[in-house]
Amino acid sequence: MVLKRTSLLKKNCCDFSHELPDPIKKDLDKQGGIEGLLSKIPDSTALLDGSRLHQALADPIRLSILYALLSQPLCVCVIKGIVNIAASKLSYHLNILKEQELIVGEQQGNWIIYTITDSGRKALKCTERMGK
Amino acid sequence: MVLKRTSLLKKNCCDFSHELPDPIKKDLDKQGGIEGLLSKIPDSTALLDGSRLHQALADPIRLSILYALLSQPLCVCVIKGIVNIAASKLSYHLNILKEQELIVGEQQGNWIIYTITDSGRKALKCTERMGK
DNA sequence: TGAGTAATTCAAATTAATATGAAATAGCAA
DNA sequence: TTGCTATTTCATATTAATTTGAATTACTCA
Repeated sequence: MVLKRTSLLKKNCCDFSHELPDPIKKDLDKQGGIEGLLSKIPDSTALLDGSRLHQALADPIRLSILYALLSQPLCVCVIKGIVNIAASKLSYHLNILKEQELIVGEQQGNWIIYTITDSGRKALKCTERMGK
Repeated sequence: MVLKRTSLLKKNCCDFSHELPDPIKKDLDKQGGIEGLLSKIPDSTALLDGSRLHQALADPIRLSILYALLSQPLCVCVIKGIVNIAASKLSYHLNILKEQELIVGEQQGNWIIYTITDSGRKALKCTERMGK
């Protein structure tokens, strides 16, 4: 019984020993099999961090905010004039950019001035480089 | 009546003439005002393209697929063994990567072999660069 | 203090992304 | 043809992201 279950598992899940395209199989052996490949993939924390960063950049409104701040620091009311959306909506998007440290906000009297960070600049460069 | 509405609009929406932080106002003038800033922001098509690319990368499963393919081309069944998810779910994610041309798939006999593209490699490099 | 402006927060509604399992397609080999 | 494996597609369910407008906070100035 136990033996049967084991062989079943193999067949269903990860039995690559029998049939695999030949070149794939050879390369895979060179890499140290599945284990070898797995060892080259960043750990789940790094993957999650990376995906969250991309998620923050995955919106045209947020990208345009970053581009605006690339020219100069701006208070919220001017950004609002540029992207032309409701204040609360803008706050939502600013917050997402802030969480990923792509921008920072500093209160100055009645206003909050947002500035793009080095990460933010890097992110925009990458966005452009990737696009080609 | 009409005049009243106009001044109301100004007050609510975009009247930056009276009160703005001084340094912001000066910089803004140098840039050519709101118009000047707007002209430096990519058009909405470019923003949308950029955001879609980031969206495709905004998932740890998809990132790990890309990293696996960075080592070598792989058939779906091996990728499945690596990321350890249901076949239909994997198909869904492969399709998103394919749509953004981060990977390509080629049928070879019974299998479909996925390969990372130059865009895919570039995207991973950017992901790492941004992370620091 | 109170009024006014700037910006954020909150809860609810809407929309989009992801996950799931069953059914379908495509190729291969007997 | 039939059966088998690999992969995708489809409909549906679930979860997550975004939007909306009202209420709130924070600051300034008289």
